[in-house]
Amino acid sequence: MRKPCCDKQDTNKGAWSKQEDEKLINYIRIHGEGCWRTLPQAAGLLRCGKSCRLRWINYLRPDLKRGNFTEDEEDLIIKLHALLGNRWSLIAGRLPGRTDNEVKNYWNSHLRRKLINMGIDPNNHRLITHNHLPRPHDSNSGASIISPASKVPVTDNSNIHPPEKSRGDNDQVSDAASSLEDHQLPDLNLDLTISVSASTVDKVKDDRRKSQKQSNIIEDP
DNA sequence: AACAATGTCAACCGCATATGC
DNA sequence: AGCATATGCGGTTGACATTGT
Repeated sequence: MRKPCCDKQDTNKGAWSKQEDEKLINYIRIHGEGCWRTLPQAAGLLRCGKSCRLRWINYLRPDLKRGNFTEDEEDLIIKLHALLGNRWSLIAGRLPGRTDNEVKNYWNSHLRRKLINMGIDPNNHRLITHNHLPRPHDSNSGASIISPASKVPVTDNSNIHPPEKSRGDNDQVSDAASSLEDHQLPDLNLDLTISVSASTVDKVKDDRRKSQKQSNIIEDP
């Protein structure tokens, strides 16, 4: 049995106080990132290492770009999601100053709905067929039509891929990407070269290759 | 003004993967 | 090679804010 990442009895939970933030910032300023397990004690924080890491990465890092997402960023997230699926850290890696948590939250609260309103299934970026469209008076139509990404997508081929939860495999990626390959959307410009640098596109392609390779290894050991 | 419904986002949890021994 | 531990990731939760009735 795995040991818990920290002694839960002695750790604070919930929102961070200003003092805690300052302690964490000061410690990392002096000692740098890393060694999250020992950091809380060294920094005098009653938090677990994971919590410190999350706080730093998602909120305290000096290079974070806070505030609203620009249209370009929105566009890029949608395109990258079509390519990569729910791999938020990879997507965030292409958006300077944005974190995976931020991108994920923004996707779930804004972009998913935006795509649904455009008649696009946010899970696979296909056009929602007529019988899948939300009913006008259905109050939580979004949730009822589109299942969360981790669950079985409500698509015609949903029974082909079992709702297997395994990291490193490529269900989301291959599903979303393959669906795009044979089902181009007229209003979803997937030419990443327009708003994304060539190196970024190369990196995305490279990641996809790696993912493909990895899933092949898993499927065919 | 009061309450309910809904939206947003920071933080937590559990698992997978990476790394070191 | 196999185990133990640390780190990273994605899904989910819950508190707070906002909007509607």
